[in-house]
Order: sequence, then structure tokens, then C-alpha cells
Amino acid sequence: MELDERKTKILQAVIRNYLETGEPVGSRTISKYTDLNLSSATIRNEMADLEEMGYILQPHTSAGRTPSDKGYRFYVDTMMEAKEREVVEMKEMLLERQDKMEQVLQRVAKVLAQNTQYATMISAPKMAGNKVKFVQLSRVDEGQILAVIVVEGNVIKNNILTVREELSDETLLKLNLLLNTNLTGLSISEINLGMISAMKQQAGIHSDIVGEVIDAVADAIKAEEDLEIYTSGTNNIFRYPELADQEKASELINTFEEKEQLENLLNQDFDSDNTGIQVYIGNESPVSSMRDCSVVTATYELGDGMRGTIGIVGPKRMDYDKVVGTLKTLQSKLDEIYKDHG
Amino acid sequence: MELDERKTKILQAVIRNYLETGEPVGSRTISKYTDLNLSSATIRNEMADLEEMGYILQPHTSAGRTPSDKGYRFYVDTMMEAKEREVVEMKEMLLERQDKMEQVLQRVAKVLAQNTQYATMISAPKMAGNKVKFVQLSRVDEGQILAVIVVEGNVIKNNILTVREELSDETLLKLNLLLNTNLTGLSISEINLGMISAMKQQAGIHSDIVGEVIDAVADAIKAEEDLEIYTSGTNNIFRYPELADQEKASELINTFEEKEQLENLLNQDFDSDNTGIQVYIGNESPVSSMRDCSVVTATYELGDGMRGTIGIVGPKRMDYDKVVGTLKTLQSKLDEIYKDHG
DNA sequence: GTTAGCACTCGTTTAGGTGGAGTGCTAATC
DNA sequence: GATTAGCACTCCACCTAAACGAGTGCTAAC
Repeated sequence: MELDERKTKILQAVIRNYLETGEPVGSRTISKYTDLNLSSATIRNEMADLEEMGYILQPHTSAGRTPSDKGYRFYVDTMMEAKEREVVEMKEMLLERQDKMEQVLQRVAKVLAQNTQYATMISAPKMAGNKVKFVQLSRVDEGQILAVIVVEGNVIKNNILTVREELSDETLLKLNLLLNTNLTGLSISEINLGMISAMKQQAGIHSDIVGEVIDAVADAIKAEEDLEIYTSGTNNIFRYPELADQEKASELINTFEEKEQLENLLNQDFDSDNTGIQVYIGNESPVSSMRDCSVVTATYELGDGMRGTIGIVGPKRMDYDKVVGTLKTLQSKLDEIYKDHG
Repeated sequence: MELDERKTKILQAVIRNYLETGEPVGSRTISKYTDLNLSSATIRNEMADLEEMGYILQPHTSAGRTPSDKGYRFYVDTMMEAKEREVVEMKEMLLERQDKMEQVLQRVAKVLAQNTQYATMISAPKMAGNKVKFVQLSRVDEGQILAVIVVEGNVIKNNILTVREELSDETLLKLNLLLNTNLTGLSISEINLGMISAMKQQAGIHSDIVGEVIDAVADAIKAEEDLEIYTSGTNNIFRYPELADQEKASELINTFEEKEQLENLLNQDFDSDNTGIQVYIGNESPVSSMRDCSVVTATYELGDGMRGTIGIVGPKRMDYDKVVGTLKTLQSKLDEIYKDHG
């Protein structure tokens, strides 16, 4: 059987209607709702076909139809067209540049949740490709050395190293020079064992302690960043009866609080061919507690190659149009902001 | 009317029983449950008295009794005796020292939630009373100066300052010396406007730019720390039917996610006279969404005067004994750990 | 002062009944 | 052949009434 134009229109109407009401959609509704001028009986026949083809489901005999995952997928793939949309609040918020990334992201998540009435999550941009800009060691206390590393994008890492043996001012100065000459301009992923041992060689004489320090600095640079995911609007799931029953809600809330699983959604390989927008419907998502949800994620980029991901989690009947629109706007805004101020 | 020994015993029995079952407790249950050897009729009379006195409540005529806030308060105040308790997991976890405070706290919250089956929260220790140990300015880029401040307890603050006019190496050196001489050893709360202007005077010549830098450093030092509160086990509220209905659950979950309100519970003035353990029953808590909960908080101390608070949120019928015991153990463990490794 | 007993209350559960939305099928119509 | 009107049927959602039972307050006897 083929999905002709009329079937497509009916499917579209079923999904649209279900998105609005959250209730199974009957043939009579469609008959009135569309401009097809068909009787409910005809619609019924078509709907029977659509069901056979797997696009819609009947919760029980003599109930209306609801979209299946396949139906949603069809809808998202073919019918969704992105609309640019004003998100005034968000724009205003982002324009007043904040200095703390953390706060910005948390706020983006919050505003997004308020705007969409869904649950949101956002991962902090990874800086794996970024270049080291500045390294400095300073003695802060006996046996304690502070290592500060500044990476492009002005991300600062620091670490206190405890050394067994005191380092002279001279050695420290030499080490600083050495580290800066060798590391500045390299991206984090470019720093490898080979160069570290080369540096140790150059450091020469005090190789024991100095070697330790160099190792520690390298470790600090390479250290995996924390799992930085910010969430908001988790409680929005209670707006959608199909997600709000205790068991499901509990699972979902746990997922949002624990955050580990969210990583699977947010740190997907960025397939840069596209707009960076991904839609996961039901079981398409790698997170099992979201089997009754849909997830839309968007990759954002902050000028200098730092990339993170924003995600929106809602019921399958989420307003895909609006969500995708909002995410696109947000993408471009984030881009702008950081181009101007980066 | 007076709360004699028999009434006390009955009240205690009612509360104990309610803690276990979560159901209103009838007179017959008490008659069997206690060793008083009284008939249910007698118990009924006593319970009527207790109700009149405000210690217990009847959800409706012909239902059993549930403790009122006053009843819980009485129970907590008089009957609760702290027991030392093994919290093996927690001990093990804390013994393997982690370097990132954030991770430790997050993990403590999680383990605590798993142990107690309640929702938990923990605030990062504040360092307001701590002393500045080291200050350093370095040029990282044109017009960009990195200020690093190390405070006792090896807490590091840093900030990138953007300056309009380039500072010479010499000026920077001078500034570093000035800042260190003036600020080292002072606690953050001791740094005030007077000293800042004195420093500016000493700085002399380049007062314009230099003044700016000094201000920025002072700001960075005084900057309110982020609202660092970690939560876990929020979804445990679904274990307790009296908290699990949609509206209440939604409110509570929001409170836990937003975290702002939790601050009111966790950043109370530490009344150091006591063990640092506080119990809020129902409306005693400043957070309205917790009107049906009880909250137990414990102040912990990390050696050098840094203090934070741990909180446990559960139903009013939470196991106060266990919770207080667990928190006390945790307090002492945290203390030990940081004495050994601080 | 304590207890047994009883009438009473009131929320909870169960069963039955009804209405309505929606279907599938068939026969008539275009 | 496609469309439609009509009808019998299904099944959920909702309501009501009845039965249940846990627990009470009160009274009278011990």
C-alpha cells in the first residue's frame, strides 16, 4: 500500500490534532477538521489503512487513533519546516553578557523550559580542540605549587601540586618558561607523551621533581572536564498526563537528576553535515526512561570551535515545530553573542 | 491537662506506628502494640485527650489518629536519642580522598539518599572567614590580565580582567607585591573599602588603571560564591504516598531543581551552641513546598573553619532516629577526613 | 478508673448501569 | 469503483448505590 496524498493529509491531521489535545483522534473529528470534505466513513477506511501501515495506533477497539513512533517520525521528517521565531526574552537575557559560563547555561536552560513548557538540558561546551594560551606555576605555600592554565576562550584550569622537595625560585622561573614555550599554542589533544618526555629532557638537571611537576601540569591540562550538564523544568513533565504517572515520573526525574544518562543524548557525535538538530522519538532515544518521550537536541557552537548541546524533552506529542524553531533561534543567538564578546 | 507518663507512652506509640505504616493509627492497634495492657476503649479516651491537646489529628471522624506537627516536635525533642550507627559505605567512600570538592559533595548526597531513601541536599562549605594566602596577576593576552587568588583551604578564585591600557611588566610586578603585602593573611570579610583606597594611594602614579585593577581584584575576592548546592534522591519522594501526588511532587521537585529556596534551609545562621543538627517539621520549614515534609539539617565543618550544611528531606513520618544518627556519623567522618588530608 | 458493647460515622471498595465516542461493516448512492 | 449513510457493536469513562470495615464516642457495667 502506498501513502498517497490523501493518506498523508489525514495522517498529518491526526497527528496535529493529537498534539493539541493529547486524546485519541476519531474519524469524525478529522472529517470536520480537514478541508478534504470527506465523510467520517471514508476517513475511517483510510485510517484503517494507516493503522495497517503502522503510522497510527488504536489504544483499544472503538477508541480513536494516536500516532505511533513511525507516525511521529514521518511527521517530523516530512512536514516539519523550521520557522524563525522571536524569542524576545532569551535574546535579552543573552545580550547582557555574563561572565560565568555556568550561570549563563543554567539560565538558558531555565528560560527555555519556561518558554516551551518542556524539560530542558544543556551541556557545557567542550574545549578539547582548544589551544593552551598561558601556563604559570607559582609557589603559594611550602611544598605547594599552584599551576594555572589558561586555554583559548579564557577557560581557566588550576591545580595545586604538592611537591616533596622545595623548588628554588630560579627553577620555578625556568619551568615556567619551559612550559610556556612548549605548550602555548598547542591544542589539548595535541599534547602527548612524546612531548612531555621531551620537555623533561630539556628541563635537565632536577629531572626528578621537575618531571613530577611537568606530569602534574600535563595531567591538569588533559583532565577530563566535569560532567557539566544543566537541567531545568523537569517538573514540566507533570503537565503531560502520559508522562505523569508515578513510576514514569520517578524514573524521568531520576534521569534528570543523575545526569549521567543525559550525556548519551547530549554528547552524541556531532554530525556536522546537518543543522545539528536531532530528533529522538520514543525508543529511538538511548535513554530508557524516555521511552514515552521525544527528545530534540541542537548542537551550538561558541565561535572558537567549542561545542555543546541543548536538549528538550517532552511528550511525543510535543510541538515539534515550535521546539525546533526555538532551538534554531537559540543556536544563532548563542553564536552571535559569543562572536561579539568572545 | 497534663501530659502524664501514660499519655506520653500512647503518643509515642501512635507516632512510632504511624512512622512505620503511614496510615492513621487506631485505638485497638495501640492497645495491642504497647505493653500498657489497656483496652482500646481506654486508649480511645486518652487519644481524645491527646487530640484535644493538639498532639494528634483525626483526618476525619472515624479515622485513626496521625501525629500533628506539635506531636512530631514532641517526639523529636524528647524521645530521639542519637545512636551511633555504622555507615560503612559512606566511610569507605570518604576515605578515598577525592580532589574535587564538587564530586565529593555530589557523591555524599547520592550515597546519603541511597542509605536513607529520602531526598538529600548538601551545600558547599563557605569560605567567608578564610584568609587570603596568595594573590597573583599575570598578563595572558593583550589587554587581558589573569588574577588568581588562593585562599586558605586551597580554594582558588580566578578572574580575567580586561584593561583598557596596557600595563608594563614593571607595574604588574609592583602591583603583585602590593597586593600580596596588603592582602595576605586577611580574611575575606576583613577586606573593606578603606584598605582598598589605602592600597590605591600606595600604588601612586598609575592610579587610574591600577585603581581599576585593584578594584577588580577586590571584587573577585569578595565575589559571592556560586550557589553551590548538590541534591540527590529527589525521586525518593515517590516512595511516600503522602508526598507523591502530582501537585505536591511537582512543587517539591521544582524546589530541588531550582535550589534557590534550599538555600534558606542550608544557609541558616549556624547556631554553634548545639550539635549543629536542626529539625524542621512541616510548616516550621521556611520552604512552603515542604509543608508536608520534615527536614533535618546538619552543619559540617572542614577543619579550617569552612562550614557547610547537609540536609535530608522526607515525609513527616521519617525515621528521625536513623536520620539524625546518620548525619552525626557523617559529620564526624567529614571532620576526620579533612583533618587527615586538609 | 477501666472496660465491654453498641450505635454511628465516614472513607474505601465493589458491582452494576448508563452514555457516548468511535469503530467496522454493509448496502445504497454518486 | 469510490464515497457515503446507517446501524450494530465495542469498550471506556463516569456515576450511583450498596456493602464493607476501620474506628470512633458514648454509656452502662464492673
